[in-house]
Amino acid sequence: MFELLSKSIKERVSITEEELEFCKTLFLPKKLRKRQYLLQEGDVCKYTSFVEKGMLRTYTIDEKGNEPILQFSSEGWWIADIYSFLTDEPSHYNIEALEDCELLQISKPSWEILLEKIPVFERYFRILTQNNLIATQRRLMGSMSETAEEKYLKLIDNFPGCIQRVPQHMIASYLGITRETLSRLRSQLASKK
Amino acid sequence: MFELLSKSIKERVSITEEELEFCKTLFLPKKLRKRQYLLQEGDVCKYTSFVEKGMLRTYTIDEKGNEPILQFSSEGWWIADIYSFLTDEPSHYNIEALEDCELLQISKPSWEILLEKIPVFERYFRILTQNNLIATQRRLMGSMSETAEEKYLKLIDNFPGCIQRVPQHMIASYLGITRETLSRLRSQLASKK
DNA sequence: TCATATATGTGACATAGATCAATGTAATTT
DNA sequence: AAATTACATTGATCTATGTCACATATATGA
Repeated sequence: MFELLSKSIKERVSITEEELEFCKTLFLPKKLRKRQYLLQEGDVCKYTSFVEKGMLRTYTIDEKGNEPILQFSSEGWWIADIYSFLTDEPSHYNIEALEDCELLQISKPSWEILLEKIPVFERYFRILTQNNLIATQRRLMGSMSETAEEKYLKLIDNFPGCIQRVPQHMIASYLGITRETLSRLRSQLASKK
Repeated sequence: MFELLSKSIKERVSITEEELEFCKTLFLPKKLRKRQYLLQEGDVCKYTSFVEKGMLRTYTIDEKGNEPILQFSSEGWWIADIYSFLTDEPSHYNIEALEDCELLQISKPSWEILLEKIPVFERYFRILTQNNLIATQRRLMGSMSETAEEKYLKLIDNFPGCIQRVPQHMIASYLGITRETLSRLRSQLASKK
């Protein structure tokens, strides 16, 4: 149940077995069926969750009806609206299970206890957040200067698994293009080579 | 000399005066003239820097000759290519002073000492990185779904100072649009109201 | 103070990608 | 197995923004 989480922690910081055991007591397991929501726009994000199994998407809906996707999260990744989680403000994001999921959730009070009692978790979350920031910065720069085709090819490179597990129109929403454009793009690529 | 940095730290974490004094010993002051580079593509980012005075931009140059800007950094902000800083890989970014600047730099070895001797700095950098991530995520979502006009108006809202201090074509590069589009946009807005 | 570089504005035209609409195809649900 | 819903493809057209070219400010440094 905690295999992936333990691995994620041990890969990044040194921690004793007792600390790890204490840490585990702060999490609640949570199962979601496909299409269930972990968070809906307007609600406060009460938990940050670690994905042990399954795949989710974080997205918004804007006035024009676009649904840009901020992120896909599969096994081994954390998921939350950190702004809402940290500030207790209502979230602008939706988080939806794309497959049946098994999560480990930690509430904000428990998270604060964790940081206080085992300060090495400050380091763990600092490292995770840094890596997330680096990836998000890259995506932002790409989103400003790359063509639809370049973005798609890069995604295939970076997350080959994603293409298999996620419906095509969501890939399009992640890339910031329409499903029609992605469909045409793919048939071009297929005929080219 | 350390006014802003001390303020930035004290606002986010609790720290003793001795700790703060020790911290100060790890920084090197650095002055840059307008147009000087703090980092050039291909070099390893050896320092992370705190801006006491002035304004800088972080940008890349892609094959098509675009120069998308990742970020403007003025007083009170940190600046570095964190990927290069953390991995010692050559950077893909350029960091250029847009005004005469006064910085406080910390090298990676000193930064590691800082984190080790005063663990509360893990927390400080975790918080900074989280806030940066939240802002970058918002910009990414906007970049995928907003029009040029929406992006520009939002920027005015979020960084009114920026518009005054930064040439217009760089604002355009930050928004991911051409200088011509921004120029037309502005004259429309001006005539509208 | 001139001379050169840097920055902005505007017109004519091109284009990547969006939009709208229709059709086909696979998955789920009953 | 039929019915419903979700997903993908393809064509015709539209549009926001890019590109290119040139004119005009405005800085800046000798």
